[in-house]
Amino acid sequence: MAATIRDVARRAGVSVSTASLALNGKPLVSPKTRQKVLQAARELNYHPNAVAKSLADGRTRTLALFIPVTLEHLFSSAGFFGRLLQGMHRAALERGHHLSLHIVESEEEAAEQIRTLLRSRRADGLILTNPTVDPPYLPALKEAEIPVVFLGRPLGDWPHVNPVDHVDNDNVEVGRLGVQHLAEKGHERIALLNGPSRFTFCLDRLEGYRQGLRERGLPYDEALVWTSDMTEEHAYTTVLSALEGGLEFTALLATSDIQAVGALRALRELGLRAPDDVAVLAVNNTALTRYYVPPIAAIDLHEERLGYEAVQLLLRRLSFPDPSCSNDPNDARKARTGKHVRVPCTLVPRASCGCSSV
Amino acid sequence: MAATIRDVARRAGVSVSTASLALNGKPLVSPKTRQKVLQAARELNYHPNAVAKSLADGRTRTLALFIPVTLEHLFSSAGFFGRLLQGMHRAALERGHHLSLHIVESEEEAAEQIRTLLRSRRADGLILTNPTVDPPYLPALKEAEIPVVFLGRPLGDWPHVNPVDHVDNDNVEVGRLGVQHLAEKGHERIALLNGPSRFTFCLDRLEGYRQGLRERGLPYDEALVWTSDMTEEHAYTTVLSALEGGLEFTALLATSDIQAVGALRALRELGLRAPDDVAVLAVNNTALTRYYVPPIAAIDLHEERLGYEAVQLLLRRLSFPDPSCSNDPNDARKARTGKHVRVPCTLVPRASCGCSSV
DNA sequence: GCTCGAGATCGAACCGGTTCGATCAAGAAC
DNA sequence: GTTCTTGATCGAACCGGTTCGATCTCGAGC
Repeated sequence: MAATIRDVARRAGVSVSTASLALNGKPLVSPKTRQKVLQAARELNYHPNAVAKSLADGRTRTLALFIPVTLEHLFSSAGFFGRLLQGMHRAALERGHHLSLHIVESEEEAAEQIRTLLRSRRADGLILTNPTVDPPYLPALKEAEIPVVFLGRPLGDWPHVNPVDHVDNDNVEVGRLGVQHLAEKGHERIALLNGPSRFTFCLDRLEGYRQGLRERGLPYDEALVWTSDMTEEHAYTTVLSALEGGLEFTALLATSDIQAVGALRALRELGLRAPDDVAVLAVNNTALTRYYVPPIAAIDLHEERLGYEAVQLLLRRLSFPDPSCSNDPNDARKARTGKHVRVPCTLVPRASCGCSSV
Repeated sequence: MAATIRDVARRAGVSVSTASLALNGKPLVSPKTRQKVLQAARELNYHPNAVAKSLADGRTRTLALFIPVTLEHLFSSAGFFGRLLQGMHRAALERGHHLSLHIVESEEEAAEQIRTLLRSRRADGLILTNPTVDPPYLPALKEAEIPVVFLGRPLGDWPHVNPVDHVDNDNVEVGRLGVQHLAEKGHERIALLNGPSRFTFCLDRLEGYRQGLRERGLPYDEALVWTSDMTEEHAYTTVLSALEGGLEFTALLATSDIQAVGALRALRELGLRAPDDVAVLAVNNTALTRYYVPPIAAIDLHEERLGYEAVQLLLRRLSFPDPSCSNDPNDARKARTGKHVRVPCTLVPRASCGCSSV
């Protein structure tokens, strides 16, 4: 069996409490005693039991990550998901924390799992991806008063969960950047293939799209804004039917890699080629955009960074526990306003927008 | 604060031990008492603390999953990774277990993390992906004597870790199936673009490839077997240089989606088209193969099932603890021979092999 | 030489469950 | 009526840490 702290104490000839203090680097032990204890620990190959530690100090050092499968694009977008997790894991590891993974079919299932997770107190904090308006897990969060970080901007005021921290890209900037790039290449009729408006990133990108047009002095034409699910098939049919009337346009900004692929299929079927007839720019720089024929220009969202920042934010919140109990008005104010981290985006030009032959 | 079992006991007017028995459905309590306890628990909104439970019974109900980032293809293969996790999570959830995720840069880092994880006793079992020959984490596993399941066939006898359970596809069959399909369409000169031989699935697929040829009475030509890293770039250069000599062949089996894409780029550059000049078949049915132009026929490995079975296997092993301590020779034998689950594969025909226009 | 205080050490309680051996009550057997 | 058995219940110990308040030691100050 593995050595316990009592074994170490016995061997070092000190009490258990002294051994604990020494092992944790607390200042109250004499150097001599500390050495004895550390030596004994080494000899016994002692390593503290994480579960016992958690029970004693009430911290599991575990962060729970919830991902709804319904976010198809997260899963189908090649590599996106993996890079996200990679960043999260790195941040957690740096601070001695662990990631527990929860993949749910729906937000209802998320609510269910969050509830049982919190009741059994298996996590110190939660990371939730792409919340919709008033998601069903809100009461569970409220009940447990556990720190939460959202990946993506939550919509509305969320009076129950307080404060609301979140990490995302500046999606207005994503839309703006896309339009700017295409406009710079001389395009004046730029279509937007957007996703469902229940996703705040879609709302924001639309806003950025309009802003970009405005800055360029280009008119906003509603007929050029199409909405499809974040699947290849639906993007394909959406673009096909949008173009039935014979619209005039020379550039297309798609809000995901997968939708860009669907759009390209539709264009191809109508005899239109990228970039010659239509310049195409996607959001999400993945294997799909990189290896497509032609390679699809894409806005990189830096998923690894996104995940990293989300965990960092959560850990920071965990270091300032009980914000509502704080008496310092300064602390309270800080705590009350949710923190927000913005991760920059980068445009990767490729053949599909006429930028490069690569 | 949340109610504890002592609160429940007090309210129900019974002892803590009786409350525990009642709550866990143990047979020794009278129906009357059980009702009282359950009622009290309901009224207090009692939910047992998972950490305390773990400390008491020594089971964390956590399974740790290790994924080396170096398995580029897992990450770049669109969706593969997500589906794998999905299956694992489903199996774990069904049995009240949790998944903790560990993404490592190398097997050395894996060894390091496994060691600290096991020392702090944070997991009951491990899932390791694609072990190489004699990986550096072997001593750590041996030291802890913790149940392990491998995703992919481990190479060699692994005298230290006993028994070795693993889950994988029948990769010999994968190779065989690929060749058979292409041969059925009349191809006689079938090239194989394989991955590095440190991966056992590559060894097995090569074996299957040879077997398939043999069954069809086709000669094995070493010049038609190429090896590249599992990246698009390396696959591309490998195929380019392989074809410098002007080889004769009409079909190509690639051992990953990403390599198929690289191969197609090389072929295109040499003026060869799929499927007209060369029929192409890939392993890994992902967004990349599905949405490529032309769509790439692919062998689906059923990742979701792979993940599901891996967790199931691990949980089964956890139900028969201490196999080496068992005195029943029958048990011992069962325990000593590692269990092995094979997940079937399915061929999805698409345009690239000349099967379908979709 | 005695007092005082700071620093080191210790014992015990605690975190929230499970489990084992002892006790107790009730019904069966004689 | 006494003894034996069986099932229900209980108290206490345990899992392996942390932490708090009490005690002990020793040197400084008077």
